[in-house]
Amino acid sequence: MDETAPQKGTVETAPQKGTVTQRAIEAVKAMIAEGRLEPGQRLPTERDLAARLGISRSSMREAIRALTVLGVLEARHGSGIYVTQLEAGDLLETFGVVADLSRGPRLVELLEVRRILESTATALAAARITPDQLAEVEKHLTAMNATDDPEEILAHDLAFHREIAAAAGNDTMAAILEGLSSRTFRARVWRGYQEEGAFARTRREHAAIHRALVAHDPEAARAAAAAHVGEVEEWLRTQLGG
Amino acid sequence: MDETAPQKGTVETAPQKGTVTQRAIEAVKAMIAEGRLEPGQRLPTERDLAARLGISRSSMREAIRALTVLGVLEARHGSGIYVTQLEAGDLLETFGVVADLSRGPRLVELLEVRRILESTATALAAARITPDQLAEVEKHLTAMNATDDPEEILAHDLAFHREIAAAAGNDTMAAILEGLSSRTFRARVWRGYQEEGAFARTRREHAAIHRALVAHDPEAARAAAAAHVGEVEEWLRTQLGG
DNA sequence: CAGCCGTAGTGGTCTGACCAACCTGGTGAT
DNA sequence: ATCACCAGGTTGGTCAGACCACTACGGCTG
Repeated sequence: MDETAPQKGTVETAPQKGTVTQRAIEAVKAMIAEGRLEPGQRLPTERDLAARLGISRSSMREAIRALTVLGVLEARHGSGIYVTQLEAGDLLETFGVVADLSRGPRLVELLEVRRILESTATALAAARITPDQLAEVEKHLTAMNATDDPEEILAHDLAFHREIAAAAGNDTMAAILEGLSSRTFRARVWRGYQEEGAFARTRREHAAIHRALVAHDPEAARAAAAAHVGEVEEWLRTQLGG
Repeated sequence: MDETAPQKGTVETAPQKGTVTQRAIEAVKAMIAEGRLEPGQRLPTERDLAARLGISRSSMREAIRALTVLGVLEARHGSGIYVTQLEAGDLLETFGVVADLSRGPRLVELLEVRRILESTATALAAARITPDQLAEVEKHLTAMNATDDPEEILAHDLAFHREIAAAAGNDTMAAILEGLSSRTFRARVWRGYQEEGAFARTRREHAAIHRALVAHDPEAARAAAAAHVGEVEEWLRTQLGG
């Protein structure tokens, strides 16, 4: 009657594969993918889940933590664990990590991706932007040109592009661009770029983008945005390759 | 000399902010971002790190697990914890999760992003592809047309596009596209799409892409790729909106 | 009826133990 | 001298149980 033997006990749980925690992660992901867990819904207790999967609470917590960082789950102290809304913003938040930890040639690649997406997003925005959205864009444009504080300029610059991306109507694309322009990422690149007195050029490029948006001219918007990002891209390329 | 007191011992560690684990995650990320940890380098022991940050091993493990899932760290049982190469593929693996957990309108948005990136990547590939790479592409193209097994077709289809993305010369873009075409993602969409006898059309579109690559014609390649993805995109759109 | 407060429930953290895989270095046979 | 083997230490993986911190719910009080 000694069931202490290293046998597989847990009913019909999947066979051993990788670490226990990994299995737990897959299990929860599967529950969500199969619709057994809806966005916003509350999960069972950590203790419950652990027992249900036949693992310890520690291991289950690691799985939950991982899914939390991925933006799939959200743990509220004292209340419970919930599935996020699984919107683009939730899941793509981790995209910023890529930008933060990339260096050298990879930064150029990221800027290339951003140029492609940003130019398309700006073109779409030119066609679809509403007066309200346009006003919001202009707000940041003027604010950006009215101050000398680099921090503030950067903030408004980010907001400027964010509003445009939002106006493009594709939340997923906007979320990706958000990650590609994460605060730390731009701060690192911008620092050097702006030190070369690129403020005037940046201002001119922003004006061109704005003009295209007002004119609802997608092609002009695409070109202006591509040139804008391309300038930084080229500068960075020379900084590296010599 | 009794440092056993429950005091903040660790030199000048940041004050309390969020959960302990979260702080640990940030600490490791910072170490990497600041270059104190190089790609491929081995980290101190779990026990060491925990002691160094003044937290328990459990909490430190959660942090490590989270960074492992993000593709930043890699734990080798019995050996130690290492920083990954921090290449595009490592960090963007989590992108697949987004595709796996997205449904409804978000799937269309993802396909739209893919269309934008894939068309550009194919255009770049047309300009740069080498004979060797082209041969590889053709291998999968013919293999795809030579079988009836949907599983095999899907596998070669994925490889077909993967080779093209690789030929574009931007690893980051290739990694993102890889995530956007993850196995489970395409399986879900394809199932329905191909049931409508879209095989012939798909074959024709692949042929067009191949022709453009052979001719080193970027514009034709861009158009062909955009149309290819756009077809699926349109079909999915009608499936949802009615 | 409104507001306070206590208590049960839940996530957050810690401790300490043991298991399993890896790696190093020594030992012995060839 | 060389190489195969194996024994022990190091390190990640897992487990168990305890306590703390916060939330939410419901009864009690004014």
